[in-house]
Amino acid sequence: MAKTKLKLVPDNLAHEGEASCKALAQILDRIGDKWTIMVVGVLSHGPMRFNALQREIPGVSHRMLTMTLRGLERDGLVKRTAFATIPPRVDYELTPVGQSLTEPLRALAGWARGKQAGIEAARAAFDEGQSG
Amino acid sequence: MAKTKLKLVPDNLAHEGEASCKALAQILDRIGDKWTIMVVGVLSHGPMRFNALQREIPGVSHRMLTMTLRGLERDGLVKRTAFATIPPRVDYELTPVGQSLTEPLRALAGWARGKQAGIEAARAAFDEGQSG
DNA sequence: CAGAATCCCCAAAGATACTG
DNA sequence: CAGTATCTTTGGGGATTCTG
Repeated sequence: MAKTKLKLVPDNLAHEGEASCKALAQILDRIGDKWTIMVVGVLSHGPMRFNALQREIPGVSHRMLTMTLRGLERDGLVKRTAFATIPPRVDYELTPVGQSLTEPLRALAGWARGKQAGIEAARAAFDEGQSG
Repeated sequence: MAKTKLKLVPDNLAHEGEASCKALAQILDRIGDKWTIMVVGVLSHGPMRFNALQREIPGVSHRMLTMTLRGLERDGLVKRTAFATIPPRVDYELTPVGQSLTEPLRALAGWARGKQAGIEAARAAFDEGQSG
């Protein structure tokens, strides 16, 4: 910020340091698995019980939901609240940090929506060129 | 957009439609793998040859780099240019669409950098509570 | 109802070797 | 130098069972 000179190239990852690249890789490692963003997406609606979550996320196994929630809880993105009732009841909700993640995620989702038609077209064209 | 009423809740994934969630899941499927963001990150510096890419990305195998580049090329995020020389030379570069992806990615990287200390602390605290 | 433990399978990805 | 094919290994993740 010492220079007042305008940048000549568009903002891109090149201007992020090594650390940002590492950080990005790590967060993608965390949320890039099969179920995490689904859980975050559903929990962004509000707190929810384990079984309700499982119903909301088609195809997730009991085991994988447990593991996904553990991972998110471990990183402080999700808060787990157990009620010592019978039968047991456990609520999961996003922490403020977890909530804050939804913002960059929305940016990414917006990009995806904007570009997906073009991407699908490119894909079709590419596949066409391969087989035809 | 028919209402002029201010929204009462923070922007989060809950307000994205089903389509956005799907789109987000798909883009994460594409970039959430082990090597894709590394390639995008390196290519955001400018065009680069295959071998140079491999040197820039520690640990990537010949095979995986090829497959990653194919996937990106297929989706129109990367442009491949082959020169019919001997020995052969192939340049890879981000397309405008590929470049545009770096913007939401930077947002995510920024989030990651901002939160990573807290996340690591949460993780340590969680692990402490488990074993100790 | 929620979670832990066990078993098992298959797809992702590394290593290697061959080709243009 | 770049790309493809084959073989092998690994671990992510599903199904199931048991417990509090």
